[in-house]
Amino acid sequence: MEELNDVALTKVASYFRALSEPMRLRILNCLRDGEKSVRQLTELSGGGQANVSKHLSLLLEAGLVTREQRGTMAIYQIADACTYELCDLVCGNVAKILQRDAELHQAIQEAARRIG
Amino acid sequence: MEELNDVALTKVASYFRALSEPMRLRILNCLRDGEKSVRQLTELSGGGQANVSKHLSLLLEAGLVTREQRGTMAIYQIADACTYELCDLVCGNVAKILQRDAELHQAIQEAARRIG
DNA sequence: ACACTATATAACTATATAGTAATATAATCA
DNA sequence: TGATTATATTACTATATAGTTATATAGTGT
Repeated sequence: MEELNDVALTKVASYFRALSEPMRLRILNCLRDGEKSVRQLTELSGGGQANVSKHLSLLLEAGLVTREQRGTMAIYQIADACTYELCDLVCGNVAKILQRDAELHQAIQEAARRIG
Repeated sequence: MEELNDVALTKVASYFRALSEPMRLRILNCLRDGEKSVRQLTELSGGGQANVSKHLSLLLEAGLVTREQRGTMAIYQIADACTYELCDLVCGNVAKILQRDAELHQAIQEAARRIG
């Protein structure tokens, strides 16, 4: 993020965008313990086959997963374990944000109690 | 990302979505060296005032920046330096992906050369 | 060739949102 | 009060995309 030409910026934004859908995060999470077929991912994620397939295409395009054809099956796996590092970091940040919100909420309620 | 109820998943996805627009990344990058007013951010980012203001609202809502009213001005700053850690991690991943693509591209060209 | 299975794609609807122009809100100062 | 400045918001257009249904593609085994 030091030299910020538009192309690099767009790439980074696309990477984040790939991670910005609950269903895709669910799919990625299903891949934590190893490669899976589309069928397996469809069952595990609880989504429709076409939808899961589309999300996988997007993840593949973004470079987050790899694809291997094995017979009639398409086997997907995480391209880089580092992706989970990222997700976990964000989980930490989200936890912080939720805590900040909770504290704010509490402070507001406290203030309201003193006034009312 | 261990226990994945829908609410947490949606929060994490929202966090990533906040980082998924080039203009917002540009704004965040402008805040690297300290707090800035909307006007400053508008000038630095090269965007329109209304658009920058909307992006800042979204970043504020997502908990990525904080806002402080100072006279007529609104001063924004990064909520958590950890955000840049995230961006830098992604930059690293994007670099890897671009390299993989480049290698693939090269391999394809090499193969094409042998055939043709 | 035919049936079967697995995956991808096309067509569609509904929704979200980026950008813009115009306007509203609010603080400051003459 | 009125003018000025700074920011937020509204209304709008254009675009992207999530999800669904139906269909196409492709490999496997009979």
